[in-house]
Amino acid sequence: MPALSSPPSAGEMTLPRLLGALSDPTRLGIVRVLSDGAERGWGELRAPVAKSTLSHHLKVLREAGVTQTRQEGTRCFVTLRRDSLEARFPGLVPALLSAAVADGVGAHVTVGDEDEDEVVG
Amino acid sequence: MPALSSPPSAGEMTLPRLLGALSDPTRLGIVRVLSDGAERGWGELRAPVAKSTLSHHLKVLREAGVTQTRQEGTRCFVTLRRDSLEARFPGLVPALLSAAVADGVGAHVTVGDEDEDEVVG
DNA sequence: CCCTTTGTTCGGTACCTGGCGAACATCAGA
DNA sequence: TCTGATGTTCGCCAGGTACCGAACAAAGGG
Repeated sequence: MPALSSPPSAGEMTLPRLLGALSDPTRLGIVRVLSDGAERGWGELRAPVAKSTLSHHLKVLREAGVTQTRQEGTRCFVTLRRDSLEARFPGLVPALLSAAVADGVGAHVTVGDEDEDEVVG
Repeated sequence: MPALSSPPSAGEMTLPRLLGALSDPTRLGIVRVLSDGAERGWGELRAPVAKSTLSHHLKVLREAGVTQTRQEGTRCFVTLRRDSLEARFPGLVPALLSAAVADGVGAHVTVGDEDEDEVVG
């Protein structure tokens, strides 16, 4: 795939941008999935949107400084940039995550095995 | 002026809505101004936008459950709904406010005396 | 009863956002 | 080298947002 056009760039981490990035339920869900600090494969993410849309969401998160993407061959692996976030906005992301979990926001985003289709039922 | 069309309605307080409301620098500035808990007069708010735009921002904040507006005669007074926010999203708003202050976001919104025009530096 | 004040609403504009499918670029494998 | 897998990018569309000035509604003051 084409090279990632937008490197994370720490200087671009502004509060309005972060909040804008996290004001979408699907993106909040992605952050929830990544919140345990583990690296997740792109194809492992399960969200009820088209591939292009998911790519878009991941780009927004990346450009807001929320996530970091590593490329390995033809695959991508995503991680939450917890340290940078905590350094720049202390306590914000944890509070955000507990609120999201408590409210059930973003629960439609999950992780699944690579070649596994949408779970029905 | 017309009656407030949209009462605060506690059930409408969702996380994405809150984040969307606070993803705008001007609205973050309004929240900063109100963050000391004091009630502020509408006309006391100083923001570099038109009256109609300021009204719009206050409406967004009100509908997101962030603020409360009281009408007294022909004037309005605005307060931050700190308790409801803290109850529903513990620690979130304080973290948000410290981050905003640290980053200087929303500093263009201030309070001034009633009949005082734009302060020109 | 008019007229001012105060904030809301309306109409309009320009831009941004989320959604999709299709096309593309890149890497790995046959 | 051709083929498949993997994400990204490209239109495109529908809807939302920020912004303004102007028109409006409501309450008070002359």
